[in-house]
Amino acid sequence: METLSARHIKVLKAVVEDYIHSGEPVGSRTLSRSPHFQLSPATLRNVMADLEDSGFLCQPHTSAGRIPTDLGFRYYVNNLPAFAAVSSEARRQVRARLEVAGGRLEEILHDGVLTLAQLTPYVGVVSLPDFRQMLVRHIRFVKLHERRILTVIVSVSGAVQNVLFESETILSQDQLNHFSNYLNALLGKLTLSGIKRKVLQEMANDKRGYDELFAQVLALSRSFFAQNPDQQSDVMLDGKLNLLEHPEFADVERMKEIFKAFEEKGSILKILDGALGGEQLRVIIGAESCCEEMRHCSLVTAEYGREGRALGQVGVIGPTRMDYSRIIPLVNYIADAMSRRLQK
Amino acid sequence: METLSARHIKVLKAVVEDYIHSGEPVGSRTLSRSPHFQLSPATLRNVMADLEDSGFLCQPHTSAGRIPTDLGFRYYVNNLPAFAAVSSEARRQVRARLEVAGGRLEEILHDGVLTLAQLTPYVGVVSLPDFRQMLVRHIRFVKLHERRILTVIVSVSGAVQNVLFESETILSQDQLNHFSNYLNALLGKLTLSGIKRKVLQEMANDKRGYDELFAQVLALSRSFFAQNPDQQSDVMLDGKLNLLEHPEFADVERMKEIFKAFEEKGSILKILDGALGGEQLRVIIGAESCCEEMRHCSLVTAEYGREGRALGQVGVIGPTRMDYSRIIPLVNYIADAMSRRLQK
DNA sequence: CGTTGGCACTCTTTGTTGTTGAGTGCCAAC
DNA sequence: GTTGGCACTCAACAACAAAGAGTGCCAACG
Repeated sequence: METLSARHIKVLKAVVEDYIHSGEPVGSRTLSRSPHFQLSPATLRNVMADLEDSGFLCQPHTSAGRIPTDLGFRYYVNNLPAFAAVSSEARRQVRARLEVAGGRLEEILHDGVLTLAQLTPYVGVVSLPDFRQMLVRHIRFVKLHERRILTVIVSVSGAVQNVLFESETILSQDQLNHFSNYLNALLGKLTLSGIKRKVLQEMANDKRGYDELFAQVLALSRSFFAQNPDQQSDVMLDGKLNLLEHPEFADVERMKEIFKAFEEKGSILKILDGALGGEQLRVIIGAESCCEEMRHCSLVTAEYGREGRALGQVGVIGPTRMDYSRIIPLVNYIADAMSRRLQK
Repeated sequence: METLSARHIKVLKAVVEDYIHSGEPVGSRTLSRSPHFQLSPATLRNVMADLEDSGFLCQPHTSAGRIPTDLGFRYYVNNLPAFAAVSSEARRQVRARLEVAGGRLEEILHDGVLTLAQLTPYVGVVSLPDFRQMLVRHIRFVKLHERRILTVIVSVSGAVQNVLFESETILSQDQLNHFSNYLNALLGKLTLSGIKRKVLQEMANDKRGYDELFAQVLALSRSFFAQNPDQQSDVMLDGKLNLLEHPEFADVERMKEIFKAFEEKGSILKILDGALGGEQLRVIIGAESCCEEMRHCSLVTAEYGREGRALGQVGVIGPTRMDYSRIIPLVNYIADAMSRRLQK
């Protein structure tokens, strides 16, 4: 990628912005009519041809205008940030939905994607934290029937998880309360996997007297972990229908493709959490996601978290022709609001 | 609707079945080639014209074959049940996924729709029971922080519900255990709404001594019910993508329409639970659902439940051109399997 | 009277063929 | 370096023709 002259950059920017707003390939004539250019179409054609050679623009076919390539959008996003301020309407909605008191983690995340889906014509998306990596605040066992036990796990960030399992022996609710208390005292700030390790370790160290209790705690945790494989980790989507309004998804085949990615979720999760702990805000354009089904989509995501600890990513999925200048600040704003609410 | 001759019925049946399998309008010529008819196209044309007059068939346009109307499908479903046995492959899958031990209600329902989505080219759907109407087996309060309390409610059928709320006063975990025990003893077989009534009533009757406790239980339940409006009741869908494979949804507009209904869920829930407690199995064809967006879809649903008590409906949504003879027994079979699993 | 073949008619589908218009690349001139 | 001119390309659209499937109606047949 050779270095671009100021004029090249100005033209690239104009093409990208025009295309973002019109959705149509933009030609030299349209561009020259813009008050920003005092140049003839012919001159602009030369510049655009250069930009095409460098890989920033392309033509859907000869005799159509140019549209930006992924690379063109990338250059635009990296270098030409004329970010729009978050609109007052958006602020109002965020205030109404996200700047309220507490709630379970899941509710907060849901409010986040919902807000994004309503404020943008794209899909709101959020990755749920991997439960096994979350710090546990509370564990409680509830006896349901005979050996059937319900475990309620609450993370420090307010995620609640219920797991049903069968214990090896029959225990009374009192015994279970006992275990709960024992574990909660032990807890400190541990992840689920940490707890498992700790229980095993305590048992090895400190055999005297507690044998019975330990054996049972161990048996409990064993059946618990056995019946609760790593599943978890998930994404939440909202506003899938928004995408249908965009001309680029009028084609049924393309639509099917992207909806398939939505249904499976796995690939989206991989994209989202792939770079968790990296930069605060990320823009992934088209093929950059390395996900075949998502090659016509862009993602704008930001980390949300609690006490400096990243929990997941929240953002939007839309066509590569996305209104980045508006969306990037908005996603940032909402991620912030979510993190603040999680703090409470 | 005049009465139909045996021949009329035979022709109607043939048209419906051919259309179900081909998806194309069926003409007199195609029909006469079938070994079941020794009649010439002309004769069949006469019969088909009669059926059109009676409203069982219609033509997309002149010079196309006939396709069944909603009424035609209705007659077919009501009177011509050559139900296919549930395939061994289907039985195998149901066994693998649904004839296992226990699980939370939500997991069971999820397994149900998943199985339907995999065994049919349609959308699996299930309505979650209205939590407020469910019999409660267990209530547990967990103190999270200061006045923040997590309530875990388990219904007899294994549904688990978590609600986070702020109590009016600060309570210790011991006090909360106390309340939990008190409520659980009170429980018997009550619904959530029943519990509320009962708490109020007990308080009125039996003031002596318990005043303090009652006041707090009442305050608790008041904040609980205040912060937990009737929301609940929901539907779960799986296999939406299956629909995209059907030619009738190749049109983007039509697709948008039906996906909109899926996203909102409310209308689907209304259709599903509208007739809860009616017949065991229901077939709703096209416009019969009285839901504008669903007029090109049919539903086949069956009740699932526990101990004779209907909890909700499970079934599939597909185009009106649905393979009823295979789907009806399958939905029945799966509803049964779910109910059996719930019993355990 | 039910059944059948014949026939004219309708209407979708498909393919062909211009025509239009937007946009390009290149070149010579300013 | 910039510009106007010009020939060229190509998608989109419309008009038209031909093919094919299917119909309704009618007269004739057993």
